[in-house]
Amino acid sequence: MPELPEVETIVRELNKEVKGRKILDAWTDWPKIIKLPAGFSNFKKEIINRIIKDIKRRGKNILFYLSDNKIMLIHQKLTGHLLIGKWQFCQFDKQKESGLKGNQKWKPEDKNSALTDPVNQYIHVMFWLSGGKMLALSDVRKFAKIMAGDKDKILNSEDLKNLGPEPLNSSLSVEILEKIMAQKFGIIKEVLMDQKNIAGIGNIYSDEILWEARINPFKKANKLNRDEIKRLYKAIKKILNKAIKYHGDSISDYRDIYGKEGEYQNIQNVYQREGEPCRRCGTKIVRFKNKGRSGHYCPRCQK
DNA sequence: ACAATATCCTGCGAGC
DNA sequence: TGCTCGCAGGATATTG
Repeated sequence: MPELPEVETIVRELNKEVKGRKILDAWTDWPKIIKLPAGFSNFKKEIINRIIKDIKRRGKNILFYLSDNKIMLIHQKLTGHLLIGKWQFCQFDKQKESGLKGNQKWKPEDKNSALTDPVNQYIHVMFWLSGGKMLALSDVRKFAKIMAGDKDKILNSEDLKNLGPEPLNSSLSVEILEKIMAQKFGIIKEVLMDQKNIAGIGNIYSDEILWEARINPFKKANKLNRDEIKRLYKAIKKILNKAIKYHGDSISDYRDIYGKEGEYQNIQNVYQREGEPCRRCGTKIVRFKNKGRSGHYCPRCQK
């Protein structure tokens, strides 16, 4: 489940691998992933024969800036993986090649290939690029989302327009954070994860940030005092920057575009550490449920 | 205005 | 062995 640090890692790698390349062709076996424009052939018209000028991140969204003022947006949601590789046929061709019928799905031998191999049974969208490269979207649960269109249209779409400030640049200051929190009645854990408030933070990093800031996840956002806001602000910057340094968190199924794991799972303080000792005070980490989401915290340091 | 719930999907592991 | 069930959780749509 990529959050800001994972998406940032992917975007940096994409800038090395696909910037300057032309999109030659695209393929899908699950057109529902494409939200805009309607119809895969229309989608292809927006991107084919256009050059990838730049790749940027906004929250958890990946933005491919294309020639002719077009943008392709990809959101990987829970299980989406962008994988880079050499030109290959898609798994549909593999299926034909091996003589399998429609209901017999071709599967690669390696069980891990959904996370690492640009040709596997979970690839639902593929892009053939100039220079013999291929970019594939693997997505077990088919939640990923892709949109393409005129730059202004995409930048003004609900998906981007409603996002809160980017936490790692100057668009988030202590004052802005204080303002955001002052008008939120929900618990801080939820408020942090709501993309309308701050962009890019999900379940893993909200847990980690609150532990770092020594704030109880159930505390109401508007009840945070000035000192807590400051700690929260520092923790957001520190944890997200550190996680980028560690190339993301692969406790679950996150991989980069080469299929490689991040390292942050090795230094996590609370997420999925239920029952293990808090690294600050030794108290057992507690797992809780809120609105069907799990969270983790230290009941002693996060009062 | 807000909160709780359902929806999209599939794999995995627990329990019977 | 094989089934059902709950869980995973990002974001949006819908109902209360």
